[in-house]
Amino acid sequence: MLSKKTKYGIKALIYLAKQDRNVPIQIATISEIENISLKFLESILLTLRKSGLLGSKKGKGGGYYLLKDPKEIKMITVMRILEGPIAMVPCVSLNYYEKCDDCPNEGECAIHRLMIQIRDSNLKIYGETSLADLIH
Amino acid sequence: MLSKKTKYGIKALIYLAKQDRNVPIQIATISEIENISLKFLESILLTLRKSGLLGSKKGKGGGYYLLKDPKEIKMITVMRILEGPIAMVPCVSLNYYEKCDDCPNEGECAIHRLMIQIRDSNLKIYGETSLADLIH
DNA sequence: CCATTAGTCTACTAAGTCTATAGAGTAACT
DNA sequence: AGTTACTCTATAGACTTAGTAGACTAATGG
Repeated sequence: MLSKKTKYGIKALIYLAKQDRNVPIQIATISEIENISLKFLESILLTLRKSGLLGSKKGKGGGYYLLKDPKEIKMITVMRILEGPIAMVPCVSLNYYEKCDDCPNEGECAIHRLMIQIRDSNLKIYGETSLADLIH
Repeated sequence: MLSKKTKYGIKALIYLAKQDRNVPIQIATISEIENISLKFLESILLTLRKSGLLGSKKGKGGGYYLLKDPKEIKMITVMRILEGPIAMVPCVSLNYYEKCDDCPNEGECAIHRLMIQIRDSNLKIYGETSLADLIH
């Protein structure tokens, strides 16, 4: 299941992508329009800022804005930041690889092979889809 | 993430698929060989039996056995029983559809469209892979 | 028909994650 | 100086996951 964090994060990114990139948008605005708890959204946008997707400006006229062109922001990046590894099992994760403690031989593990297929197909979709693609 | 329940369940099914279908295998045997907590495996196999994948026999010489040929058991069936819906969002689930409470218009929801793609590609893989395929 | 074997079923608990909230702090603008 | 708006830490309630305990039931063999 997709977490609300990810869902809200993507909605916020889409909202920002529709705006003029030079004008910061306040958290409260996104919160109201997208129907997301203000405080929850705060922490999500902070995560996205720390990951380099968003920039922020404090004080009056402040808010969040995209740092890159929506075409340059791939969903694979967004998913990894918000949802974590794409792989369903740590032993097939490219970025967070971990050996399964219950699996003696990875090369012979049927689940391993199946989950590599799933990972690759999802990786392809998320890698080919940009934020800009989601808007149209 | 794939739950341990699903992982253990698939391992047990694979183990059973390798055996003679007419000879019941005891839970304890699978538990030891596959390194799975006995009581946990008990409940998993019970689920698989209630879903019609496994048959069981009580008493001496009893145990679990596959009801169908491994070629006939598709991973889509197994995943749905053990892991639940394939879809990452209820609003794109074929079997457990639910409207998102925060989404005013499904047709215009970008997340909806993206998640349909993910669902379909996973559906394809799970639907084309049988238990027999996992063994080889 | 009784002892043994092995699956069935209900209940419970510990740990972890998810969602959300509260509140104090900091930077920027007018 | 005052207001606006992001920053950061801490916390709490609900829910899920993984695993445990124990009593019960059905089948088999002697």
